[in-house]
Amino acid sequence: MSDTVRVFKALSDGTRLRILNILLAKECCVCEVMQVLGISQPSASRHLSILHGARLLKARKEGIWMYYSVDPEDMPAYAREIIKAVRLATAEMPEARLDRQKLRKTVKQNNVCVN
Amino acid sequence: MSDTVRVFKALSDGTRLRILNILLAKECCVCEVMQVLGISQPSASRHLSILHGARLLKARKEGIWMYYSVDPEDMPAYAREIIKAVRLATAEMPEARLDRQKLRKTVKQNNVCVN
DNA sequence: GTAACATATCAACATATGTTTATATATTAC
DNA sequence: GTAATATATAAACATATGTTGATATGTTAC
Repeated sequence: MSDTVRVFKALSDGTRLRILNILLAKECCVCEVMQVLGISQPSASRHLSILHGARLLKARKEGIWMYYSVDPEDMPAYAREIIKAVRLATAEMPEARLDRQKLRKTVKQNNVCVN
Repeated sequence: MSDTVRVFKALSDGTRLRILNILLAKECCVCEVMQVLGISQPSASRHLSILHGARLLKARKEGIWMYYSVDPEDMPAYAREIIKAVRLATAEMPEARLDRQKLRKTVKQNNVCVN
């Protein structure tokens, strides 16, 4: 499968667009993603790994936490255009808006992710 | 399914990226698409209908022929960014390059598509 | 009317994808 | 060492998607 097809496949899922939406706001660990989106841990982990496999995400380990983030600078030109498109598209999506709101309320208390 | 997901799904297939690539060069009828790409008629028709369903293509009937084309002006802003991305990505793809070459050689003789 | 060409659609099949549940691995605190 | 938390992976299942071959519809020329 070509890199380009892999990127489009990675984005052709509503859950993954929601994930990219919050990661465009800030770097998150898996437990933040699952809590903000209200999905199971294996589901969050799997979707993140698909986005990472398409090289749309950077991954960074810190202690127990795996942090994922979006870094357009580190992408080919066509992928940067696609990220622009995702920003424009998710800006209008009601569900994505709510996710961003919920993300602002999610914090770590005593080093444990809670809402 | 959201419009955005539908658009990314439409693009997450190698054959459909090749189709978009030649349609970005010029408006084509179904028989031109199938001949340039070397795919079956049902396959060309189906892929074109998926791209059209995602509103990435305009369709126009002229006699027996259905002509399909890309019109970025007639798309939401995020879709225009995606079209830019497709242009950048297919510019580098060897297969897409060959398709564009073959497209230039494909003409209608006596109103019949031939190579 | 028939013949030839263009297109769309359907049925059948194989493959791919997403979800759920359970399990394995890794890190930290004790 | 044990316990608690975070993450990844695998198995099982249902759904979605792409391909192929056959068929139906539509247009044009005769």
